[in-house]
Amino acid sequence: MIDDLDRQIIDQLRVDGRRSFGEIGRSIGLSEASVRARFGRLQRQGVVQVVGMTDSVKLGEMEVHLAVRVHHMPVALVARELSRMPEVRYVASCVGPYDLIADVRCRDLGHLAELLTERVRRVNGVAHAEALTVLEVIKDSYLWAGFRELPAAPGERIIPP
Amino acid sequence: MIDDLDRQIIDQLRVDGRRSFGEIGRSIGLSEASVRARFGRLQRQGVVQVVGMTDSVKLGEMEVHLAVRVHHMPVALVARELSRMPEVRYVASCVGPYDLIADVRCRDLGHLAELLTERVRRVNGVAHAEALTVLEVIKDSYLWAGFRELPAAPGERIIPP
DNA sequence: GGTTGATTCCGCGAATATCGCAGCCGGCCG
DNA sequence: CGGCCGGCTGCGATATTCGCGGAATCAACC
Repeated sequence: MIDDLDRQIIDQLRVDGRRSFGEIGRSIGLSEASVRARFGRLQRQGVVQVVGMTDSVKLGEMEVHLAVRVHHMPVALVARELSRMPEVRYVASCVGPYDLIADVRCRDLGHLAELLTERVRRVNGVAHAEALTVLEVIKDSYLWAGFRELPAAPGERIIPP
Repeated sequence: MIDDLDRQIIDQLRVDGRRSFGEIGRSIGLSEASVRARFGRLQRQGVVQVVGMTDSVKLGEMEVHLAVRVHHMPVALVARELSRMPEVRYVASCVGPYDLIADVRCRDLGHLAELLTERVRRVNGVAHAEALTVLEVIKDSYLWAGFRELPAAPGERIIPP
């Protein structure tokens, strides 16, 4: 289904999603057309997707990770409810000290407060929600092979003080 | 530092990271060269990054979220240490009941066990690491935080019940 | 007013990349 | 054997990227 060539293509796209198919093909011994065809197939299957990822802190947004405990209610239902909220970027059911994980992005503290107290904590079944507010993103890489040095790149200030 | 044009460029790249600069420029009234220059700047600043993202379930991997408490050691140092590990996909310092968050992807349970016991929990300063193993990803949206009203949500993957 | 420097934008030609298609090849099966 | 299928390649037409120089804008300053 997914062979080693596919994996090599994905590896390269993880490092740089805009790398040309020709260049990828040259480096793994495949023609541009083949790489293109394989990428198309992988994309159609939902295995890989090339997207722009942003650093929320540098954009002045708040990134908050929620760990949720669910009582007296199916976890899947609560998950579905949380998924409906546009600020919620990621929801997963888990095994561990919490039942659900949700990643959230908000404009500011007021927005976050409204979301948590007015909406998340009022969802039926949410017994407890632990919030971890992100101060700084040290690494955000989807590499599995792991080249690509740290994205830190301090030096250019983004958000005016 | 980041103006509305930048945001519009990022918006489009979030949906499709391979969209051509010319097409983006045409849709927001900017030349290809300007879009290219802006994207280059945003990328250098670490605001945005175009990468290939994979579906861990479809690849048969494990996804685990770690919440870490740090004692007797600067959080930044521990974060740097964790960032070095290729399995660690995401690291952020936090305010809340834990000091660090790390997202991890492993091939299988054995790989995860080795990572946690042999490497993560032996990092100097790691006092406690809570692990949440993902059972099912209910939502994983790469789209620009949805609270900025965007039409619909292409590029969003919501696993149906 | 004029000058300088910094920034941002555009247009342009050359080099590349993408796209669709026709054709080739090896495996597979009746 | 002969036909078929999936995957690969080569190729020409079109589109995109890239690096440049130059124009417009703005602010600071003499």
